[in-house]
Amino acid sequence: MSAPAPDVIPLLLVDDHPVIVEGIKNMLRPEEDLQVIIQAHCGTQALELLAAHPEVRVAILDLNMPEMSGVELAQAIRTRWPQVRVLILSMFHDHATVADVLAAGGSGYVLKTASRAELSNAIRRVAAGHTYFSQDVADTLLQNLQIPSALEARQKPALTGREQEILELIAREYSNQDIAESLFISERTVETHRRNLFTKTKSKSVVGLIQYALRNKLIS
Amino acid sequence: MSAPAPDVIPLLLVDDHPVIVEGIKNMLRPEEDLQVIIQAHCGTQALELLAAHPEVRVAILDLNMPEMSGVELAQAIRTRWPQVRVLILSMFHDHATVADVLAAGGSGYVLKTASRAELSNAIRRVAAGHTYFSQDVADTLLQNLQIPSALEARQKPALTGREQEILELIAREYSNQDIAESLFISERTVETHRRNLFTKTKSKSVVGLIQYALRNKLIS
DNA sequence: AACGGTATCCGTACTGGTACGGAGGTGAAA
DNA sequence: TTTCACCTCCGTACCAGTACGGATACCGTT
Repeated sequence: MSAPAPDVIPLLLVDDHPVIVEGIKNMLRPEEDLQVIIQAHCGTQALELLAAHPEVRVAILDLNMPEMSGVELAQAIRTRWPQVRVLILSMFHDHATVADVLAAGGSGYVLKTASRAELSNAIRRVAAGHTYFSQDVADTLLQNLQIPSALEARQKPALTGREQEILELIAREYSNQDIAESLFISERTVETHRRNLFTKTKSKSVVGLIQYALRNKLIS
Repeated sequence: MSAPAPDVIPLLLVDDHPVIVEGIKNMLRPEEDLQVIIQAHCGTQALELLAAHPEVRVAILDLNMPEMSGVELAQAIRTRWPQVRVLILSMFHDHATVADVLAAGGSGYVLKTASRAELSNAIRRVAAGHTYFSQDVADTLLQNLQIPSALEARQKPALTGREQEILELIAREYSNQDIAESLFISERTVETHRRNLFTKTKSKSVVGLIQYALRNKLIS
């Protein structure tokens, strides 16, 4: 087998529907720099073939497959061949799934309604180390990112300045004594602030306090 | 003043550069359903005018303004007029800023390089309660979302199953005793697991432990 | 002038977590 | 089989944090 030209992106295509595999191959045929060099109909087969063809740059995966889901497959690929970029090709896009794909190390998520231009653009971006998400996909994701932050902005029970200072130091694992010394106040005062923090954040212990603080981005 | 037709979206436009204000107005003139009914050159003025014109549906804000930043203004608007959607129009898009905009309750983020079609599309989407982010903006944001998750998958020092269980209960503010009872084990055992967790996460107290857990998405 | 909020301080009593240093049993891998 | 990782358990001692119930002082608003 001859080595692929350097400017060609070798692709792995995984989908359990032969029709779709053929469809995508046909779609990509005019794009000379994108070559599907292996295709598989399930995760196991994909992993086997990948072992024999590590030169693959981008793996295009269907999400809904029997036996092994696209997410699991993505995870497996990213673990064993970190240089292979994963592009998910799917029919639907709910928030949880897209988040899973991201967590599994996927670099892109394209809907099956995508045009030839969008698909090839996505492949090239992903191959170049960037990310690509179809407009709709990015939207659902960002929408779910935004709602909670918009809500929590409203109900913030406003810690006082001093309380925030104390909170920050607690978060840095300072003991009450440390805090007292740092701020030149008595340990009692620190304890009082601490108690007030618990009350205001309705938490029973530092545990809840830290969670509250992280959620509200009062600390990092 | 006559009430605007029901299918018209009344806009507020805020930018400290008159040239840009005019430019955008011109750009939107052909779009009959999008009408800039107020314009302001700073945040204070914007808030004053908004008080007199609460019918505004979408506020288009520049990000870099003297005296009050676009983010602060967005926050102020979302707090006082929650029904007004905020669309940020900006020259640049770094991750931190976009995240700030989201946190401030912004519904969209469009670059000033956007075409008439993109801008008006963005406004309509935002007015309809959706979100809109220019492709590039969404990309930077998502890229910063993805990288850490891909990295942390590698170096996870692997807490044992039991340790994870314990960790979850600690995070729920269970005391050692509570945990012992829940898992039908001795309090001593819980203490040991706890110690091992501290060691493994290199934290001195629950504080660090919880932060570790949240960061690594072991809990939430 | 009276009030509410914030920040500061104190003592006492108790409990829960922490440090330390042990030990035995299991199951899977070498 | 031996080794190792994991889960399990124990005691002792100590200290940090917690609950409670006070107190004073400053500041801005009413």
